[in-house]
Amino acid sequence: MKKGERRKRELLQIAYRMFVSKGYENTSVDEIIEAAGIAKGTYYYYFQSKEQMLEEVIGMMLEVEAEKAEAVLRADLSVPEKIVGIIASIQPEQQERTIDEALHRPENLLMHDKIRGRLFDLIVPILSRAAEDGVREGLFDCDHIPERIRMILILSSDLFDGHNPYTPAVIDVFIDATEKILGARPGTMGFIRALVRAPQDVQ
Amino acid sequence: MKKGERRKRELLQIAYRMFVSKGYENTSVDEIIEAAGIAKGTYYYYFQSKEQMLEEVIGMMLEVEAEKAEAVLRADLSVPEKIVGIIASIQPEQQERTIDEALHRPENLLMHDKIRGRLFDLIVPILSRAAEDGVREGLFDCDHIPERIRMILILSSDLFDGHNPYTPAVIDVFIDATEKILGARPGTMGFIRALVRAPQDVQ
DNA sequence: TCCTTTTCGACTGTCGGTCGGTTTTTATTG
DNA sequence: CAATAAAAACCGACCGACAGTCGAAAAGGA
Repeated sequence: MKKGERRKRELLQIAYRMFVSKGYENTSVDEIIEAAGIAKGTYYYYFQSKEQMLEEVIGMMLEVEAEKAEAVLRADLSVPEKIVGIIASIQPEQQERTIDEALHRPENLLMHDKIRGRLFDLIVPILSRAAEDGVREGLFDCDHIPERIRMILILSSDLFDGHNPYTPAVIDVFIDATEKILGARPGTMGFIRALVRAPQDVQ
Repeated sequence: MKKGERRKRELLQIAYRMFVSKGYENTSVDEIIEAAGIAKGTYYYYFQSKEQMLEEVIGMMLEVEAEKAEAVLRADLSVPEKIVGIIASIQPEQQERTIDEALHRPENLLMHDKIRGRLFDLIVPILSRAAEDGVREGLFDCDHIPERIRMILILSSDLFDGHNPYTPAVIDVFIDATEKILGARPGTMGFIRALVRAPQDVQ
């Protein structure tokens, strides 16, 4: 019962690295089992299919980020600081920049989409709790917070996902839209600029 | 020189029907050539790859919708009517409902994504021109219209794309967000409700 | 006739997934 | 502490489906 768990984790780790570096579609099961030094049968003893393995790899990735985001929520910070922190916590680390890059390659659409969906389900409740604090403090003024948070995330993931460059106008309009969606005073969400600019600068 | 063009169109038509009914990923080149009664080599005489064929099929689909949308723009209608008309014109026809259905199946992510991108590039300028009329009439009050229109389209395509059911709250918030993004008075965009409800009712 | 366009279909390589059987571990007894 | 039965882990040859290739053969026009 112990050995199986370890092996499975090992396989997930190997696959994770390969999916990130070469892309999900471009990584064959044969390559995974060769890297792991196991036979085809063993692979399918642990995973029902390649796609089901992808789900588990994604789950593993998101576990870490969820933990970080919740830690930020619990910390003693202002509402804007929390929002910045939560969003930053789900951004790929410096050394994991390749993940992000890989995800935007067309051959990884499926993986990208799955991660996106699960990341949203994970992060919407957390960000919503921060936003609710914002409403209590009078920073924001709106109802249906989770729905609004989700919309903001949809917009940002589409606008700032790297594969189409965004103009300053897009950033301005996005900040304006964010403030209005949440019922905040103009300028309140200006801190978004720092979040959105950062990845672009590296390039 | 004539025969080739005709054959190519015929193949695109056949593929279009099959992609729509069975999905792009689930339609094999072998099935297409069997339906067309041609050999493998002939297929690859006309198309460099299956994916390149998909591009052409999509192009064919969008030509029709672009024409309809521009006709609405030229028509003598009020700004809200034009917006409704343009959006309606890119919505799948009654008898083509299966397209929409097919597009949302996970196996058609690639096709869905490609259509989405190209549809946006096509429809954003057209809708923007309608919105500019709206600004001139005092109905809307904002700058950077194309960017704002694009954001609204991003939101609607994500929220109302069928695979996740939307609550009344989502519709309310979307309408509210739309009005605020365009700087319209509350209630101005209430007509969206009809557009968004319709597909759901049929089901 | 000669040249171009169009058509053919056998073939290739890769891939995800299956299957029957073998080895290793673990739990259970005498 | 063996002996053994049952369960867990592992193996790799094999399969069918698939996108794409290629050299050669018709068809058509000048």
